[in-house]
Amino acid sequence: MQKDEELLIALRKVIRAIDLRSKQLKKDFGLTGPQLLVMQNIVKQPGIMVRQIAENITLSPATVTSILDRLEARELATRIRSTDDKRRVGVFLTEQGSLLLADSPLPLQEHFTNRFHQLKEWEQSQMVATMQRIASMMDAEKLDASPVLEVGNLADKP
Amino acid sequence: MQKDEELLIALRKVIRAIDLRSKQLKKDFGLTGPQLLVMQNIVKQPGIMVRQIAENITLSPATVTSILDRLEARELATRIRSTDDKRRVGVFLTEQGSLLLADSPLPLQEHFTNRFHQLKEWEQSQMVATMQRIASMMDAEKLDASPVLEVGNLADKP
DNA sequence: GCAATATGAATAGTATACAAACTATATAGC
DNA sequence: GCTATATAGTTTGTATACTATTCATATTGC
Repeated sequence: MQKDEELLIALRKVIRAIDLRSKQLKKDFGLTGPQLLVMQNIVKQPGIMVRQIAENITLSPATVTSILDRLEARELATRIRSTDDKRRVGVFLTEQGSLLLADSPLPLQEHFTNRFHQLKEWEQSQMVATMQRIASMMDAEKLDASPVLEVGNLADKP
Repeated sequence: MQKDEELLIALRKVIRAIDLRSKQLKKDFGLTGPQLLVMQNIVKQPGIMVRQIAENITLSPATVTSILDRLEARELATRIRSTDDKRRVGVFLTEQGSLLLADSPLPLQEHFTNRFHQLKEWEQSQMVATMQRIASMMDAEKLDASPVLEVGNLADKP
Protein backbone atom coordinates (compact mmCIF):
# COMPACT_ATOMS: atom_id res chain seq x y z
CA MET A 1 0.00 0.00 0.00
CA GLN A 2 1.13 3.54 -0.65
CA LYS A 3 2.12 5.93 2.08
CA ASP A 4 -0.65 8.36 1.40
CA GLU A 5 -3.28 5.66 1.53
CA GLU A 6 -1.93 4.47 4.82
CA LEU A 7 -2.13 7.96 6.19
CA LEU A 8 -5.72 8.33 5.14
CA ILE A 9 -6.73 5.02 6.59
CA ALA A 10 -5.16 5.95 9.90
CA LEU A 11 -7.05 9.21 9.79
CA ARG A 12 -10.36 7.50 9.16
CA LYS A 13 -9.69 5.22 12.10
CA VAL A 14 -9.03 8.15 14.37
CA ILE A 15 -12.26 9.81 13.32
CA ARG A 16 -14.16 6.61 13.89
CA ALA A 17 -12.52 6.05 17.27
CA ILE A 18 -13.68 9.47 18.39
CA ASP A 19 -17.24 8.75 17.34
CA LEU A 20 -17.29 5.32 18.94
CA ARG A 21 -15.96 6.69 22.19
CA SER A 22 -18.67 9.32 22.12
CA LYS A 23 -21.36 6.67 21.75
CA GLN A 24 -19.86 4.66 24.56
CA LEU A 25 -19.84 7.70 26.82
CA LYS A 26 -23.49 8.27 26.04
CA LYS A 27 -24.32 4.73 27.01
CA ASP A 28 -22.28 4.59 30.19
CA PHE A 29 -22.73 8.10 31.41
CA GLY A 30 -25.55 9.81 29.51
CA LEU A 31 -23.60 12.50 27.72
CA THR A 32 -21.93 12.32 24.33
CA GLY A 33 -18.46 13.71 23.68
CA PRO A 34 -19.63 16.96 22.11
CA GLN A 35 -22.19 17.48 24.88
CA LEU A 36 -19.45 17.02 27.44
CA LEU A 37 -17.18 19.46 25.62
CA VAL A 38 -19.92 22.06 25.48
CA MET A 39 -20.66 21.69 29.18
CA GLN A 40 -17.00 21.94 30.10
CA ASN A 41 -16.85 25.18 28.18
CA ILE A 42 -19.86 26.54 30.02
CA VAL A 43 -18.56 25.66 33.46
CA LYS A 44 -15.23 27.25 32.65
CA GLN A 45 -16.96 30.48 31.70
CA PRO A 46 -20.57 30.78 32.86
CA GLY A 47 -22.68 33.00 30.65
CA ILE A 48 -20.50 32.21 27.64
CA MET A 49 -21.97 33.04 24.25
CA VAL A 50 -22.99 30.41 21.73
CA ARG A 51 -20.61 31.69 19.13
CA GLN A 52 -17.74 31.50 21.59
CA ILE A 53 -18.45 27.87 22.41
CA ALA A 54 -18.59 27.08 18.72
CA GLU A 55 -15.20 28.64 18.14
CA ASN A 56 -13.63 26.96 21.14
CA ILE A 57 -14.51 23.48 20.04
CA THR A 58 -14.36 24.12 16.28
CA LEU A 59 -18.02 23.67 15.43
CA SER A 60 -20.59 25.78 13.64
CA PRO A 61 -23.06 27.79 15.73
CA ALA A 62 -25.89 25.75 14.25
CA THR A 63 -24.46 22.57 15.66
CA VAL A 64 -23.95 24.10 19.07
CA THR A 65 -27.55 25.28 19.05
CA SER A 66 -28.83 21.76 18.54
CA ILE A 67 -26.57 20.41 21.26
CA LEU A 68 -27.82 23.12 23.62
CA ASP A 69 -31.41 22.24 22.69
CA ARG A 70 -30.83 18.75 24.00
CA LEU A 71 -29.02 19.88 27.13
CA GLU A 72 -31.76 22.37 27.88
CA ALA A 73 -34.50 19.79 27.31
CA ARG A 74 -32.84 17.64 29.95
CA GLU A 75 -32.45 20.66 32.22
CA LEU A 76 -28.70 20.43 32.31
CA ALA A 77 -28.18 23.92 30.88
CA THR A 78 -30.15 27.13 30.46
CA ARG A 79 -30.04 30.00 28.01
CA ILE A 80 -30.57 33.56 29.20
CA ARG A 81 -30.88 36.32 26.65
CA SER A 82 -28.90 39.42 27.45
CA THR A 83 -30.92 42.54 28.29
CA ASP A 84 -28.00 44.67 27.23
CA ASP A 85 -27.73 43.36 23.69
CA LYS A 86 -30.78 41.24 23.02
CA ARG A 87 -29.13 39.30 20.23
CA ARG A 88 -26.77 37.72 22.69
CA VAL A 89 -27.57 34.61 24.64
CA GLY A 90 -25.64 33.60 27.74
CA VAL A 91 -25.41 29.93 28.54
CA PHE A 92 -25.28 28.51 32.06
CA LEU A 93 -25.37 25.12 33.70
CA THR A 94 -28.23 24.22 35.99
CA GLU A 95 -27.44 22.79 39.38
CA GLN A 96 -28.28 19.40 37.97
CA GLY A 97 -25.89 19.97 35.10
CA SER A 98 -23.09 21.01 37.42
CA LEU A 99 -23.57 17.95 39.56
CA LEU A 100 -23.55 15.65 36.57
CA LEU A 101 -20.46 17.27 35.12
CA ALA A 102 -18.70 17.07 38.49
CA ASP A 103 -18.22 13.34 38.25
CA SER A 104 -17.95 13.15 34.51
CA PRO A 105 -15.61 10.58 33.04
CA LEU A 106 -12.83 11.52 30.68
CA PRO A 107 -14.00 12.38 27.18
CA LEU A 108 -12.05 10.75 24.42
CA GLN A 109 -9.74 13.68 24.32
CA GLU A 110 -8.67 13.48 27.94
CA HIS A 111 -8.61 9.74 27.84
CA PHE A 112 -6.25 9.94 24.94
CA THR A 113 -4.33 12.62 26.74
CA ASN A 114 -3.44 10.23 29.53
CA ARG A 115 -1.64 8.04 27.08
CA PHE A 116 -0.18 11.05 25.40
CA HIS A 117 1.43 12.16 28.64
CA GLN A 118 3.26 8.89 28.89
CA LEU A 119 5.19 9.72 25.75
CA LYS A 120 8.58 11.35 25.91
CA GLU A 121 8.65 15.10 25.62
CA TRP A 122 10.10 15.17 22.13
CA GLU A 123 7.57 12.65 20.92
CA GLN A 124 4.75 14.83 22.16
CA SER A 125 6.14 17.86 20.39
CA GLN A 126 6.60 15.98 17.18
CA MET A 127 3.07 14.64 17.30
CA VAL A 128 1.62 18.08 17.80
CA ALA A 129 3.67 19.56 14.99
CA THR A 130 2.64 16.81 12.61
CA MET A 131 -1.07 17.13 13.37
CA GLN A 132 -0.93 20.87 12.98
CA ARG A 133 0.78 20.45 9.69
CA ILE A 134 -1.88 18.10 8.42
CA ALA A 135 -4.54 20.51 9.60
CA SER A 136 -2.93 23.38 7.77
CA MET A 137 -2.50 21.31 4.64
CA MET A 138 -6.18 20.55 4.67
CA ASP A 139 -7.22 24.04 5.53
CA ALA A 140 -5.02 25.52 2.87
CA GLU A 141 -7.65 25.36 0.20
CA LYS A 142 -9.90 27.67 2.10
CA LEU A 143 -7.05 30.00 2.92
CA ASP A 144 -5.27 30.12 -0.40
CA ALA A 145 -7.97 31.17 -2.79
CA SER A 146 -4.88 32.85 -4.18
CA PRO A 147 -4.14 34.11 -7.71
CA VAL A 148 -1.30 31.62 -8.10
CA LEU A 149 -3.69 28.82 -8.71
CA GLU A 150 -5.35 30.62 -11.59
CA VAL A 151 -2.22 31.49 -13.53
CA GLY A 152 -2.11 28.46 -15.74
CA ASN A 153 -2.82 24.79 -15.88
CA LEU A 154 0.52 23.11 -15.46
CA ALA A 155 -1.22 19.84 -14.80
CA ASP A 156 -2.62 19.78 -18.32
CA LYS A 157 0.78 20.09 -19.92
CA PRO A 158 1.90 16.84 -21.57
CA MET B 1 -1.73 26.26 25.91
CA GLN B 2 -0.65 22.73 26.68
CA LYS B 3 0.69 20.37 24.07
CA ASP B 4 -2.13 17.90 24.39
CA GLU B 5 -4.75 20.58 23.93
CA GLU B 6 -2.99 21.81 20.83
CA LEU B 7 -2.97 18.31 19.44
CA LEU B 8 -6.67 17.88 20.02
CA ILE B 9 -7.53 21.19 18.47
CA ALA B 10 -5.54 20.28 15.38
CA LEU B 11 -7.37 16.98 15.25
CA ARG B 12 -10.76 18.64 15.45
CA LYS B 13 -9.74 20.94 12.64
CA VAL B 14 -8.77 18.03 10.45
CA ILE B 15 -12.08 16.30 11.08
CA ARG B 16 -13.94 19.47 10.33
CA ALA B 17 -11.95 20.07 7.16
CA ILE B 18 -12.93 16.65 5.92
CA ASP B 19 -16.58 17.33 6.54
CA LEU B 20 -16.50 20.76 4.96
CA ARG B 21 -14.79 19.43 1.89
CA SER B 22 -17.47 16.76 1.65
CA LYS B 23 -20.19 19.40 1.70
CA GLN B 24 -18.39 21.43 -0.91
CA LEU B 25 -18.08 18.38 -3.15
CA LYS B 26 -21.79 17.80 -2.81
CA LYS B 27 -22.52 21.34 -3.84
CA ASP B 28 -20.11 21.50 -6.77
CA PHE B 29 -20.39 18.00 -8.05
CA GLY B 30 -23.40 16.28 -6.51
CA LEU B 31 -21.66 13.59 -4.50
CA THR B 32 -20.39 13.76 -0.93
CA GLY B 33 -17.04 12.36 0.13
CA PRO B 34 -18.39 9.11 1.55
CA GLN B 35 -20.60 8.60 -1.51
CA LEU B 36 -17.57 9.07 -3.72
CA LEU B 37 -15.55 6.62 -1.66
CA VAL B 38 -18.30 4.03 -1.87
CA MET B 39 -18.59 4.43 -5.63
CA GLN B 40 -14.84 4.14 -6.09
CA ASN B 41 -14.96 0.90 -4.17
CA ILE B 42 -17.72 -0.42 -6.36
CA VAL B 43 -16.02 0.46 -9.61
CA LYS B 44 -12.82 -1.16 -8.41
CA GLN B 45 -14.66 -4.38 -7.67
CA PRO B 46 -18.12 -4.64 -9.27
CA GLY B 47 -20.50 -6.87 -7.35
CA ILE B 48 -18.72 -6.11 -4.09
CA MET B 49 -20.61 -6.94 -0.91
CA VAL B 50 -21.90 -4.29 1.47
CA ARG B 51 -19.84 -5.61 4.34
CA GLN B 52 -16.70 -5.44 2.24
CA ILE B 53 -17.26 -1.80 1.33
CA ALA B 54 -17.83 -1.00 4.99
CA GLU B 55 -14.55 -2.59 5.97
CA ASN B 56 -12.62 -0.93 3.19
CA ILE B 57 -13.58 2.57 4.20
CA THR B 58 -13.87 1.95 7.94
CA LEU B 59 -17.60 2.39 8.36
CA SER B 60 -20.37 0.26 9.80
CA PRO B 61 -22.54 -1.73 7.39
CA ALA B 62 -25.56 0.28 8.51
CA THR B 63 -23.95 3.49 7.35
CA VAL B 64 -23.05 1.99 3.99
CA THR B 65 -26.63 0.82 3.59
CA SER B 66 -27.95 4.34 3.96
CA ILE B 67 -25.38 5.70 1.55
CA LEU B 68 -26.36 3.03 -0.96
CA ASP B 69 -30.02 3.91 -0.47
CA ARG B 70 -29.27 7.40 -1.66
CA LEU B 71 -27.11 6.28 -4.57
CA GLU B 72 -29.76 3.81 -5.64
CA ALA B 73 -32.53 6.39 -5.38
CA ARG B 74 -30.57 8.54 -7.79
CA GLU B 75 -29.93 5.54 -10.02
CA LEU B 76 -26.18 5.75 -9.70
CA ALA B 77 -25.88 2.26 -8.21
CA THR B 78 -27.91 -0.93 -8.05
CA ARG B 79 -28.12 -3.81 -5.64
CA ILE B 80 -28.53 -7.34 -6.88
CA ARG B 81 -29.20 -10.09 -4.42
CA SER B 82 -27.17 -13.21 -4.97
CA THR B 83 -29.15 -16.25 -6.06
CA ASP B 84 -26.43 -18.43 -4.62
CA ASP B 85 -26.60 -17.15 -1.08
CA LYS B 86 -29.66 -14.95 -0.80
CA ARG B 87 -28.32 -13.08 2.19
CA ARG B 88 -25.64 -11.54 0.05
CA VAL B 89 -26.13 -8.41 -1.99
CA GLY B 90 -23.81 -7.45 -4.81
CA VAL B 91 -23.44 -3.77 -5.58
CA PHE B 92 -22.88 -2.35 -9.05
CA LEU B 93 -22.74 1.05 -10.67
CA THR B 94 -25.32 1.99 -13.28
CA GLU B 95 -24.12 3.42 -16.55
CA GLN B 96 -25.10 6.81 -15.23
CA GLY B 97 -23.07 6.20 -12.11
CA SER B 98 -20.02 5.16 -14.08
CA LEU B 99 -20.24 8.24 -16.25
CA LEU B 100 -20.55 10.51 -13.25
CA LEU B 101 -17.66 8.87 -11.47
CA ALA B 102 -15.52 9.07 -14.60
CA ASP B 103 -15.07 12.80 -14.30
CA SER B 104 -15.27 12.98 -10.56
CA PRO B 105 -13.12 15.55 -8.84
CA LEU B 106 -10.61 14.62 -6.17
CA PRO B 107 -12.19 13.77 -2.84
CA LEU B 108 -10.55 15.44 0.11
CA GLN B 109 -8.28 12.52 0.51
CA GLU B 110 -6.79 12.68 -2.95
CA HIS B 111 -6.71 16.41 -2.91
CA PHE B 112 -4.74 16.28 0.30
CA THR B 113 -2.60 13.58 -1.23
CA ASN B 114 -1.40 15.97 -3.90
CA ARG B 115 0.07 18.21 -1.27
CA PHE B 116 1.35 15.23 0.61
CA HIS B 117 3.35 14.13 -2.40
CA GLN B 118 5.16 17.43 -2.45
CA LEU B 119 6.71 16.66 0.92
CA LYS B 120 10.10 15.09 1.21
CA GLU B 121 10.19 11.34 1.53
CA TRP B 122 11.20 11.30 5.18
CA GLU B 123 8.47 13.79 6.03
CA GLN B 124 5.87 11.56 4.44
CA SER B 125 7.06 8.56 6.40
CA GLN B 126 7.08 10.45 9.63
CA MET B 127 3.57 11.75 9.05
CA VAL B 128 2.25 8.28 8.38
CA ALA B 129 3.94 6.85 11.45
CA THR B 130 2.56 9.59 13.65
CA MET B 131 -1.01 9.20 12.42
CA GLN B 132 -0.86 5.45 12.85
CA ARG B 133 0.42 5.89 16.33
CA ILE B 134 -2.41 8.20 17.25
CA ALA B 135 -4.87 5.75 15.73
CA SER B 136 -3.44 2.89 17.73
CA MET B 137 -3.46 4.94 20.90
CA MET B 138 -7.14 5.64 20.36
CA ASP B 139 -8.02 2.20 19.18
CA ALA B 140 -6.24 0.47 22.01
CA GLU B 141 -9.27 0.47 24.24
CA LYS B 142 -11.31 -1.51 21.78
CA LEU B 143 -8.50 -3.87 20.94
CA ASP B 144 -7.46 -4.72 24.44
CA ALA B 145 -10.65 -6.24 25.68
CA SER B 146 -8.04 -8.77 26.71
CA PRO B 147 -7.96 -11.17 29.65
CA VAL B 148 -5.31 -9.02 31.28
CA LEU B 149 -7.95 -6.55 32.28
CA GLU B 150 -9.93 -9.15 34.14
CA VAL B 151 -7.10 -10.67 36.15
CA GLY B 152 -7.07 -8.14 38.92
CA ASN B 153 -7.41 -4.48 39.54
CA LEU B 154 -3.92 -3.13 39.66
CA ALA B 155 -5.30 0.34 39.20
CA ASP B 156 -7.08 0.15 42.53
CA LYS B 157 -3.90 -0.62 44.42
CA PRO B 158 -2.71 2.35 46.45
C1' DG C 1 -34.67 -33.73 9.58
C1' DC C 2 -35.08 -30.10 12.67
C1' DA C 3 -33.81 -26.90 16.30
C1' DA C 4 -30.18 -23.60 17.64
C1' DT C 5 -27.04 -20.53 16.16
C1' DA C 6 -24.64 -17.58 12.94
C1' DT C 7 -24.44 -14.29 9.23
C1' DG C 8 -25.66 -10.44 5.74
C1' DA C 9 -28.30 -6.75 5.11
C1' DA C 10 -32.00 -3.57 6.27
C1' DT C 11 -34.63 -0.77 9.64
C1' DA C 12 -35.54 2.23 13.75
C1' DG C 13 -33.99 5.60 16.57
C1' DT C 14 -30.68 9.07 18.09
C1' DA C 15 -27.02 12.53 17.70
C1' DT C 16 -23.76 15.10 15.19
C1' DA C 17 -22.73 18.51 11.67
C1' DC C 18 -23.21 21.61 8.01
C1' DA C 19 -25.13 25.47 4.68
C1' DA C 20 -28.70 28.44 3.69
C1' DA C 21 -32.43 31.01 5.02
C1' DC C 22 -34.71 33.57 8.56
C1' DT C 23 -35.63 36.57 12.82
C1' DA C 24 -34.40 40.02 15.72
C1' DT C 25 -31.43 43.42 17.08
C1' DA C 26 -27.61 46.77 16.69
C1' DT C 27 -24.56 49.90 14.28
C1' DA C 28 -23.12 53.01 10.35
C1' DG C 29 -23.78 56.25 6.77
C1' DC C 30 -25.85 59.75 4.93
C1' DG D 1 -33.99 59.92 11.61
C1' DC D 2 -33.95 56.36 8.45
C1' DT D 3 -32.05 52.98 5.51
C1' DA D 4 -28.37 49.64 4.71
C1' DT D 5 -25.56 46.50 6.58
C1' DA D 6 -23.75 43.56 10.06
C1' DT D 7 -24.22 40.38 13.85
C1' DA D 8 -26.22 36.57 17.13
C1' DG D 9 -28.80 32.94 17.21
C1' DT D 10 -32.33 29.69 15.43
C1' DT D 11 -34.73 26.92 11.95
C1' DT D 12 -34.91 23.94 7.96
C1' DG D 13 -33.31 20.40 5.29
C1' DT D 14 -29.88 16.98 4.19
C1' DA D 15 -26.26 13.57 5.06
C1' DT D 16 -23.35 10.99 7.96
C1' DA D 17 -22.71 7.50 11.46
C1' DC D 18 -23.60 4.64 15.14
C1' DT D 19 -26.10 0.78 18.13
C1' DA D 20 -29.70 -2.27 18.70
C1' DT D 21 -33.10 -4.73 16.57
C1' DT D 22 -35.25 -7.38 12.98
C1' DC D 23 -35.66 -10.30 8.82
C1' DA D 24 -34.25 -13.72 5.88
C1' DT D 25 -31.26 -17.20 4.87
C1' DA D 26 -27.34 -20.63 5.97
C1' DT D 27 -24.94 -23.69 8.67
C1' DT D 28 -24.18 -26.75 12.54
C1' DG D 29 -25.48 -30.17 16.13
C1' DC D 30 -27.74 -33.76 17.47
